[in-house]
Amino acid sequence: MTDIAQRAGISRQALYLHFSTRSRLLITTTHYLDELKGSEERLVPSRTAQTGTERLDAFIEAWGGYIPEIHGVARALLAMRDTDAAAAKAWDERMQDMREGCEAAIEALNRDNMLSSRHAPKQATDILWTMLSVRSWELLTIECGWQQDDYIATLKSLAQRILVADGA
Amino acid sequence: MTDIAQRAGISRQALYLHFSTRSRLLITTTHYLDELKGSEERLVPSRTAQTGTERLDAFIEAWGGYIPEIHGVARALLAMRDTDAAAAKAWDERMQDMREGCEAAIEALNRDNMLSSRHAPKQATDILWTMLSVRSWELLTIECGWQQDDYIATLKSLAQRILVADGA
DNA sequence: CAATTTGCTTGACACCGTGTCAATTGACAT
DNA sequence: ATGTCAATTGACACGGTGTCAAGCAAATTG
Repeated sequence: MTDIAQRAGISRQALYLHFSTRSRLLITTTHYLDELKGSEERLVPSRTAQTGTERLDAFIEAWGGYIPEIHGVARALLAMRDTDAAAAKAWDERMQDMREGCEAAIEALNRDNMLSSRHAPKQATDILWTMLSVRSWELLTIECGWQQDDYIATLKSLAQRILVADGA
Repeated sequence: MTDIAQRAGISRQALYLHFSTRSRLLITTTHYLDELKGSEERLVPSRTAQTGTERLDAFIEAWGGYIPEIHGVARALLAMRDTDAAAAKAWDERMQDMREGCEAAIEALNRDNMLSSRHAPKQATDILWTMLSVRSWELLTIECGWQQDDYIATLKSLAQRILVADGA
């Protein structure tokens, strides 16, 4: 909090005047980022996609491209998840929102009869949700050194191969 | 540290007599667990596997089965990773060890000409390593409620489909 | 047996980060 | 001229990590 206040050019106490706790600050920043970076607009291509596979691709493109934008604050929020109930709630809600995107993509695949018979929709959603987790993004880009483009392209390819029926 | 000392039935200061810092305690505990739970023996089936695909399966079985055993201390270590350099180093070394297992499995696949042509060995290793990360295990079992058996079986199946050449 | 070492105890303290509180100031609005 | 608002300084409580000193009891050693 001291560092943030200093960077903002105000006193630490003034920061507490605006945000009652550290988690409140992070949560509010997350929501502000959503607005600023247009998290909703990003999902439009996904929602308007014709086929299930297009929808899956568009969703991965949208979410995968959004992760680096929010990664800083996501990291901070994630770090408090274990100790701060409010931070945990905020993060889990976000992840639930993301999951709904996964669910919708899987549902679209299923409607097109393109969902791999190997996975029930719930399991397919779980897999996609985990593949697209911030943690996995961190491992692949930061630890393994993948470029963002590679990340998006490879995850699209993996998702198609895992989730889309191969007979088609 | 207070809680741990209390559970151990000694004073907090006695705990510091044995472990100079919190991270030392966690790191030492990790190594002790390795010995206790036989992390080395678990890898024998993987190392003695005949074919690449057998080796891949055996490795997933071994590591995937080991995660729940170490998850408690892994979680604690992971939580300090951001702030404690020693904890970060210890964790990263462990992950490097695990990666070597992934690498060996991919290498075995490659020797058998069974590695999917879609991925270079390095990329295949990155993918397997990320799939088998503790974070992904947490998401699938704790958040999504998968049973450990399902986790192992599904990850084996996913790894085969992603990494093994499908022509064969 | 006496002296020393060993393992632990209690109790105090420093440092850091979060969060709170009180008193003060300076600008702006009515 | 008064009151409100946003911010300031400075102090403090609390919890967690890590340190230090003094003491004590049991085991080890000469």
